[in-house]
Amino acid sequence: MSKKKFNENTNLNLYDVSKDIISFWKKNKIFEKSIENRKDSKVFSFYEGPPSANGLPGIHHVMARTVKDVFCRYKTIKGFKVNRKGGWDTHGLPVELQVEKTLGITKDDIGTKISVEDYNHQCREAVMRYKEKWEELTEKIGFWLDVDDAYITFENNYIESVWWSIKELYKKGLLYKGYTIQPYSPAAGTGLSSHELNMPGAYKEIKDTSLTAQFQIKPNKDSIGLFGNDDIYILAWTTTPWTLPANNGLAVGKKINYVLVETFNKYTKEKIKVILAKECINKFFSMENCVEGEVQYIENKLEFKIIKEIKGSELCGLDYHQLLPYIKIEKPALTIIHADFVSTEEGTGIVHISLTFGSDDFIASKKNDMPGVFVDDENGDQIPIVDRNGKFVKEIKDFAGLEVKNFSDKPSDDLTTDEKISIKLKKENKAFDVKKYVHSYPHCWRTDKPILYYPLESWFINTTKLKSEFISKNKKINWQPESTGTGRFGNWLENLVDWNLSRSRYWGTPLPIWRTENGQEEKCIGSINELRTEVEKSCKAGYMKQNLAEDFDLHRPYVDDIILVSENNKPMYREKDIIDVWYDSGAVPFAQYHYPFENEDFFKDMFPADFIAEGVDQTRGWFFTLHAISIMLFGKSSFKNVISNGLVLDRDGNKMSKRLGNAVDPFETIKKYGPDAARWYMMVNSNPWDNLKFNEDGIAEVSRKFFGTLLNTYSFFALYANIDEFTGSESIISYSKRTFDDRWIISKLNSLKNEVDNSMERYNPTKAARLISDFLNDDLSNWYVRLNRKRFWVGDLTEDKLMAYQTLYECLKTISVISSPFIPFFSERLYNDLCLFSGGPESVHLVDFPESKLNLISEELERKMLYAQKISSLVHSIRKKERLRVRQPLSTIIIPVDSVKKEKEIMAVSEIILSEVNVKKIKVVRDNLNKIFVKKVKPNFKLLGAIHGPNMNFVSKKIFSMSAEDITEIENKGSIDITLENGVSVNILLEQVEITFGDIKGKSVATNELFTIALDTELDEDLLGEGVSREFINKVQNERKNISLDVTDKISIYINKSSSFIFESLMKHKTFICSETQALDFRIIDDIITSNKVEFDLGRKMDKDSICFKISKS
RNA sequence: GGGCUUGUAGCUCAGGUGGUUAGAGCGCUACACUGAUAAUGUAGAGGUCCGUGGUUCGAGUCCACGCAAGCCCA
Repeated sequence: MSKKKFNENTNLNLYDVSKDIISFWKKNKIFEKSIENRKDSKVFSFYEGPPSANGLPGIHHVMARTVKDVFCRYKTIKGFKVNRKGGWDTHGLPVELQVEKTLGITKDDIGTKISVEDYNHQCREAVMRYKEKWEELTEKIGFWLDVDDAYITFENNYIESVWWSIKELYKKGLLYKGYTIQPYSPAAGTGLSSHELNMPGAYKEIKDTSLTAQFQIKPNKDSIGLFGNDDIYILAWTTTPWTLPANNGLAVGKKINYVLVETFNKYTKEKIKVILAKECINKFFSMENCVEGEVQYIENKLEFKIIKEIKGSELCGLDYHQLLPYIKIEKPALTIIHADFVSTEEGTGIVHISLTFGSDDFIASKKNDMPGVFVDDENGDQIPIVDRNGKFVKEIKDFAGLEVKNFSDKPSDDLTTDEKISIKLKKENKAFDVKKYVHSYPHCWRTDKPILYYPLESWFINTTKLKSEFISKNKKINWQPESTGTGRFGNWLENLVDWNLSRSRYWGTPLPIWRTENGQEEKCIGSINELRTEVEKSCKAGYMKQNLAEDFDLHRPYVDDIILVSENNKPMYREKDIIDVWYDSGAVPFAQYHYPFENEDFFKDMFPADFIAEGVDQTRGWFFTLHAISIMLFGKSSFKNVISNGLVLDRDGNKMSKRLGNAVDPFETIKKYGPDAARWYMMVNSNPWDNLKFNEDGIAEVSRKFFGTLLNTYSFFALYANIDEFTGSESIISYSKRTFDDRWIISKLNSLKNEVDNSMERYNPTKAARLISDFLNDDLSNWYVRLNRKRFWVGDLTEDKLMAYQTLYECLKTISVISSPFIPFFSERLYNDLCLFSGGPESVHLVDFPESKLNLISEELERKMLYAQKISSLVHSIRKKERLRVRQPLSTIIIPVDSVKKEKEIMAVSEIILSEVNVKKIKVVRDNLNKIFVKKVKPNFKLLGAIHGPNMNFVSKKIFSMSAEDITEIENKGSIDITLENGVSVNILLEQVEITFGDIKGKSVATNELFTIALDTELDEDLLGEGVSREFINKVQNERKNISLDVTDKISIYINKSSSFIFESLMKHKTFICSETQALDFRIIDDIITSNKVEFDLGRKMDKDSICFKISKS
């Protein structure tokens, strides 16, 4: 026999454990083996959503990375090969802003104070600043990820794959150059980003001219049906009258109520009929001027009459005459449409739409296919009616050349453009109301001049074309939680607009499109080789001096210097934009492997991903771009299962931020509690998709509750296994030979394996973790071990003892494996400690997930044990009420039952109950119960409610008040007739009620949802005597401990001779006492003078008494 | 402003298809146990199930409107 021993070190420092295990993994290349060992297995494909290393990782990254790791580890032990390539997201605005802040520059300084080259160099450095910290966290929390071979989005290989994909989309005709409405500063001649608009001071209070215009409805069948043949004007309000020449539609709300009103135009004094929202009447009229009869024109008093009400939905589809017909516009422009953003809070409840000058307007127009108002420029390109200097084009004859707002510093005491337009409309009976209006309006932070919302050229992906495919393919994705897929993501897809790819920035993947100056010829480049070939041609044409260097950087400014040559020998320049950084990350499925230039087979194995996980804030970010790009390129989404995890908030539910000082440092947390405790807490506390209120106390709690118990249970095992030299490699005793308790816990264990597996398959880690925790605490530790303690320490290694060891050993080993995805370090330690003598894989992460043996699961066994637990609990409860300590044996438990089956099942566990609660026998009774129990009856609401409906109240009242005789009658006859308070007579069947036992006679009765029991609390001398002996044993055991005896030491017991009841009792139970206390002899002497005086309180029958004893090691 | 999620005991969370005493763990209090002992058992206190209306014989659960918190998008 080996001298080796199970590890008995019970020091629970999970951080130290993790450090040991990390070096064990490294030394033995366990991570590598976990993949290599599965070389020929089916692939479980996982994509890492790349973080950006320009900031430090936070505690929420522990959450996100744990979710990923749990499933990768689980799938590994389920027999899959799980490659996990790491990655870094490196481009984008946050990086640029950080660099600008560090250098103290603005975007304007790029190209002047700092070269684009230097700037991009700075970005490249900044974005990897905290790479080491990230790698450290990844290792410390046990997230197995291949960081050495991580993909980096700024590398040429990655960019080349992205370029390839863009060219694919280009070839499919999904790429186009178009307009989008963006904040634009005519004074500065540049577009502004939304973050520039959010700079302090950008919004200013200004006074503008607001105008309510009258749009005349074009009569057609529908309008005549609604209004007859009269001239009808629809009123729309705007704070930007200069946009009216570009009006291309009017929007109403479908559900809003509108009214047709007869009144006068106060400027022309003409009688008119107008439409506006009912709720907006009081903005234009005083209710006292509402008349029933004919409206009269009275100076300074605008009379009106409501003719009829119309729903917004009825107005949709009507046409109207162009208000300022400078430029012809095609149908279906100049139509009334529905738009969600219409409200009645301001204006008339009808919104003037101008595709070219409003973002909402643009989207609403596109949705309804309404063309906008454009003119042709000298190149024949379409441009809006206001030029880039903010001036009207020549086609707007009356106002040509006027600035639509004051963008230059010229002092102007003249009328504003808005006022000039208002005057024209007033004269033409087209203005219903003109007012001054104060509102807050964004200004350019550099020039202090107002901005316009203006169409700027951008490159788009025509995602709306594939909208229905995006939607149908989303339905096949398993979203966890489901609501993110149907709700947030589903709605997003329903309201999809084309994807604006362009960003006018510097640090990003350049758009690989070159154009001739007139825009008539263009080339999209899909690879570095293609670019070289094109440059070669350009060299021949004389536009380039030499071809690209071997290590040519695909970023700006270098790509901007490349001039290509067109088919017609014209020079072509790159479109200056870089692409949306979200495209980079959406390209992960292929770009991480440099597909299609390399790794074609590998890519095919790994596409689509079986599993991804990321924060719910990525819904419109990564989740969308992954979905969209893959569908456009490959016709299917790139992920099958996805967990969108929630946020990590502070303990009070506030967002964590550095500013508030409530951010939690993940490194400190790990050091304090260990990575396993942090991981376990995050998984077990709440579903990953719910927000987590992070509270350190919670980690401390799981440390105690879960890890403490697990370690305790293990060290209990180790202590005795070492004494008995149990190794775990003994030949297995068949389950059929095992004790009831053994078979029960084995049944529970197999149920557990099954349920954990099911929960994990359904991507429900919290459910799985809670199942493991409940099994460990309730079933294994608090019941099996507690009840079977003695088997481990009594006598030699008998078969019974061996069975106990084997049972407990199997439970612990199984827990180590099934919990290993969650707590990779502690489970590794536990597994390796348990496998000290037996063979098997060198790491728990190389073991297969144990299969549930269904033939070992017995519902009957589990039910019986449940009975034992419930009945024991009731007896304890009565003992507590009656102040009867467990050491005092009692005679009888009386349990009423309603079936033979139940009786048998209770009796099958009677031994367990009796020893657990120290009672002599169980009496199951089926008749003549009324002496002890009172029967109670309760209606079955579900059954009776369905039959009696509104009478249910009467029925239930009557049933609750049934007498004992009534209950007997229904039991005997199977039904009873009752008369309700309202006189109706009904027949109640036995199966429509539940008969239970109430606890009336005496207080030594207790009841729960399964049983009602009574306890005979009478004590005779035998019982008392045994109680005395047990009390004595207890005192001896305490004394053994006091004098620090070892658990295996044998003793002698000495007591004073006396003639008391106590002495008699001890003598009677001498043998029992000796065996319980490992005493070799029990001697009676006369002269013990020690402090070991035992006082016995014998309760009602005897007076207090005492006896002196001592023990010695023999 | 729009979409989505969450709201149950002091704290963290369970509560298929509506059914009458709303549960667990932690914490707290009391008692017990003492060969797992920095462990364990039993019991007790503790609830306006976010609010208001509605549907229904019956609502924590279904519907509507709100409130609060959070995320995403304008």
